Order: sequence, then C-alpha cells, then structure tokens
Amino acid sequence: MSDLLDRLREGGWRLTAQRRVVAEVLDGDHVHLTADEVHSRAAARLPEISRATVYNTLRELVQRGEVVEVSTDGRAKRYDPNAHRPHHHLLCARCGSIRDVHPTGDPLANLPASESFGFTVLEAEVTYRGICPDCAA
Amino acid sequence: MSDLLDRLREGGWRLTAQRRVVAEVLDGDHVHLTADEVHSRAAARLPEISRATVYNTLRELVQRGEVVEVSTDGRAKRYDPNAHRPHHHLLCARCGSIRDVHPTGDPLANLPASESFGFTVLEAEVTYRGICPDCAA
DNA sequence: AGCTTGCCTTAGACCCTGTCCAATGTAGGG
DNA sequence: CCCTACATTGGACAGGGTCTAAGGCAAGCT
Repeated sequence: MSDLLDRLREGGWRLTAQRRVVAEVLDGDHVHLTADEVHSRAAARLPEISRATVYNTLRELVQRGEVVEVSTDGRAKRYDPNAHRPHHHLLCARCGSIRDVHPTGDPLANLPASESFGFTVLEAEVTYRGICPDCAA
Repeated sequence: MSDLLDRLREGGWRLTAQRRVVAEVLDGDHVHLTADEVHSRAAARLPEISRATVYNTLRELVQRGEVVEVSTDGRAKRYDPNAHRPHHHLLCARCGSIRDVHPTGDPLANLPASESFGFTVLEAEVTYRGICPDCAA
C-alpha cells in the first residue's frame, strides 16, 4: 500500500491528498468498487474531492498497471487494486457480488493456433458466474 | 433462423414485423452488433422501428436464452446470436473487432472447490485479448 | 370476416456513467 | 519562500440505456 505510493512517486507522480485518498480507498482483497463508490468513500474523508479527479486518478492507476478495470455487467466499470497477483473473477448472477479466484491451468494454452484467426493473443480473462451463498439461501 | 421464430412463437411471443426484423438482422456467425447497430440495420428495412423496441426485443431474446449479451469494453453491449453453440471470444485490443473461438478443455473444471466461496458455479466465460492481423500490419 | 382484448410499439423525456474544459489551487524543486 | 508546471474543480456535455403514456395491432373468438 505505501509501497504503492512509493512506486507512484518514483514514477514522477505528484502526491496530492486526493490521490492518496483514492489509493487508500482501493486497498484490500476482493475490492471491486465502481468509480462512483470510490468517489463517495473518498468524499467521506476529503469532502471536496471531485468526480473528475476520481476518474482521472483511476485512469492513471490503470495506465500504470496498479489497478485493473473490470467490466462485469455493462454498467459501471469496477476497479480491482489487486493487479500484481494475477487472478480471475467469480460473480453472483443475482446480486452482482464479486470474488477473486485463482483457477488452475492456463487458459491461453487452450486456444489452438487454428482458432486464433491470425491474432497475436496476449491474455485470457475468465469470468465465472454462479449464485452466491447469500442469494441461494 | 425460422426455427428461432418458431421457438419464440411456441413461447407465446406475439410475432410482429419489428421483432421479425430484429431477429433477421442478428442472424449469422461472428455477428456481434451493438443495440445501435441493430437499430440502424433494422431501420433500413422497417424505417419506423424505434430504439425502445430494439432494446425491448434484445432484452427478451437474452432472457429467453436465444442471444448472449457480451460486455467487452464497458462501452456499448454487443449481442451475439450464436447462443446455442457454446463458444468464447477473442477480441482485438486496438480496434475492438471480435471473433468467436472454441478453446479446448473446460474452464469450469479448473476452478477448485476451495476457490468457489460457496457459490453454485454455473458457467465460465473466457475472453482472449490480442492484436488482430489488420492492426498488427 | 369483424370484434375484442391485451400485448406491442412509439416518441421523447429522463437517468447514469463517463469525458472535457477553463479557471483556480498547490506540490515540490530551486 | 517562490515559481511554475502539474492537479483539481465544477459544470457542461455526450453516449448508452430505461421508462412512460398514448395509440396500434396480432391473434383468438365468434
């Protein structure tokens, strides 16, 4: 976490109160907040922070590879701070909750050359869908 | 295709000109149109069709499992009519073009029970990202 | 074929997510 | 402590999608 702030400073990031708060809000496992949720949590600590700044900061964090953008449902994008431990997502079809998962095997290896249509394939992202324990009850 | 229309009629679908046109527009392989694209192609044949009807019809087709919704990039959702032949998607990170692919193996089998967090896991969706031949050139 | 009924369609207002801009503020090097 | 380039702000704007009230029409019934 403060490793994150250090890395960013090394990269020439001007460290402002707003950016610090956004980074803090995104800390943790199984965190997948929308930009709007990030904004309201950040505003709880720094009331004058603007939506534009939250969007700017999130975009920069994504570009620097510190945060991964997840489009689960075509509505708001979600931001996953756990970018340095590769993982996939399991999401509840009913309530939309998300968990990070670590499947075995490498999905990239499962795409035969005959199926790659001449693409240079770079990555594979797996989304599992199901019903979470709370919704099943 | 007219199998589709038959199935829908059996399910109590009132068969209108608008719905027929939407279904026709969505026919084919590697078809991944946005709602807006569906609307303009449908309007080419039936000029007075409204956006609302296209959205309604697409939603119904998705609910009935005849069409799959694909959220690739957080922008417009795309609609894939090839719902009865299970497949995954390969998309170009640069231009956004999409191909249907059929990887080997079953990603569902790669999620150990210890990683399922009590969910009833129903399906796995794999998205491959890369650069298409046109964009690589 | 004509009637009836309830489902469909329509246009347009509206909402949500996200981007852009010009004006103002401030981190951090000198 | 000052300067300046980089950040932040709020508000306007754009794209994608949903909702609603009013009128239209498919299909079952006679």
